[in-house]
Amino acid sequence: MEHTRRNKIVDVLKSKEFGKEVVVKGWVRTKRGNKSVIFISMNDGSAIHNIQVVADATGFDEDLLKQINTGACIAVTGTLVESVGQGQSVEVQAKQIEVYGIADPLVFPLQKKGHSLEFLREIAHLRPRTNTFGAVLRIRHAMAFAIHKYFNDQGFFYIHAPIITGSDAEGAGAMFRVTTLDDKNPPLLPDGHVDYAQDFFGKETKLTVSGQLEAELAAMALSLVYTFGPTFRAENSNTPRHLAEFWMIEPEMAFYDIGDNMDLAENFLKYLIQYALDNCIDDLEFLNKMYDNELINRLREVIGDKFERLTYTEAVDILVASGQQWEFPVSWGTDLQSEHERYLVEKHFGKPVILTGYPKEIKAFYMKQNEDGKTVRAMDVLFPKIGEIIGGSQREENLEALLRRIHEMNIPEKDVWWYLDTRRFGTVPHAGFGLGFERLILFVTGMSNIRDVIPFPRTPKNAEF
RNA sequence: UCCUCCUUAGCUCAGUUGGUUAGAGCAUCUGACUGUUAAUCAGAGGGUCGCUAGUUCAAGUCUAGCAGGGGGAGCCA
Repeated sequence: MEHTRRNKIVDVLKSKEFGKEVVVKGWVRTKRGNKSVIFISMNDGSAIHNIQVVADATGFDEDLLKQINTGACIAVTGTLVESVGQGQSVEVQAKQIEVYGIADPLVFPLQKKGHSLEFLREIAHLRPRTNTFGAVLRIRHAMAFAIHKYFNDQGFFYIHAPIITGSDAEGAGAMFRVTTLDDKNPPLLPDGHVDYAQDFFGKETKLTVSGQLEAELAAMALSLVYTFGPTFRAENSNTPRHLAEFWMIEPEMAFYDIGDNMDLAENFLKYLIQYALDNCIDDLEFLNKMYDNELINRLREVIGDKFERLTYTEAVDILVASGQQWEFPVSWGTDLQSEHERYLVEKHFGKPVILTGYPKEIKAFYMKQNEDGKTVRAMDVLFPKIGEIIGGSQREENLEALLRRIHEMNIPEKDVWWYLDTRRFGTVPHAGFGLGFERLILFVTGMSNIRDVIPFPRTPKNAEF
């Protein structure tokens, strides 16, 4: 019973009850001192800050003190006292120390000195014990919680879209196959292709690339819904902004048009950033100091400004008139490149931008066509440093128009019969968008590589841990 | 996938026009020190220079291939 009692370090650091007995448990960050007095900094993940434990060296067994190295897990029972030293206001005067687990300093890879983020990726199983990943993981948690809170408060319902899908029509990228067939000797059809009728599901199945289509089905009953789950892309993308496995938030709203959709996206993002500032300021200040001196300023600026809204056509005009030399030339009908998006967000407007009215040729089949016959009601939210953080659209609710696009893009009708049914029975104008969770975390933490904002990144050639 | 750069001690990095026994800081170990703040001071140990082949009297250094990683680009969230 004694062993289960514990005071969280985050609470002890705030406490003013000097003289009271406390029990702190956690992992040793540093130990320093001399023959007579030992200082141990320990952290239990409850906060970025460590608690300092002071131990009278003569009062403890020498072998016990030798086991207290960086990385060891210990429990300390002691008295909360006002600190004599400069670096902290409270500390624990140790009466009893128990070592739960040693960390042999000859082989334990983490040191009290800083490590490169690249090195830490190779020891992703231990990197949560660093200040940086502790901060990132706490912020990641806070953002996941805030997402659910926001939508719950707004009357949205959380829908669990399937991870395994038989639908191949989402068009969002290459997919991973899911199969239980014998990889050395799969059943074959007479034409030499694999006979998926004999597979687990009786058909070919993949990991989902998006929960959007399923979210649309739910929105046609519950009006306001969202998904929040893992999605998978088998693209050979090697960039600091892409993962093969990432989490996506996809709200879908019946009775919303593209304007309502933009309003929601802007309000939602600002809420999340404000939530981080209100609830994670210690972690943000650490990241601001160590990685990105502009981080907190940038978060405040994004909240303070109204996002700039303009059409693709207006954006192309601005880019053409800018006189900039582009690596990829700009003209109406081509997709905007990173350099163009960066120019609009970081140079021309100096704040987040929402672009709408893209040419239909460069967007997905389900997007609502405008009356001009050339553009669709798509919207991309572009953020400084990140680029596209949200992609969304008003959906095509008209059955004939949707069928026309499906045929133009050679999507087999039989693959999406269930989706088309929603346009046959009680169709309604509706809209939605997708927010890449890790891109949000990149923006909020100021980290620059997406592999450092997810516990175990999945990228081409890397599925360790 | 394309372009480009990188790979030297446990970590972070130096290493000159190719030339004896490959260096530093931190970490580790030993010792000193009665309040430290990534403690400090003194000493010690620690390296198949990513792998393979080649050029050369001589390769950490030059060349090629391969592997891993970073940055940029494309695909997108």
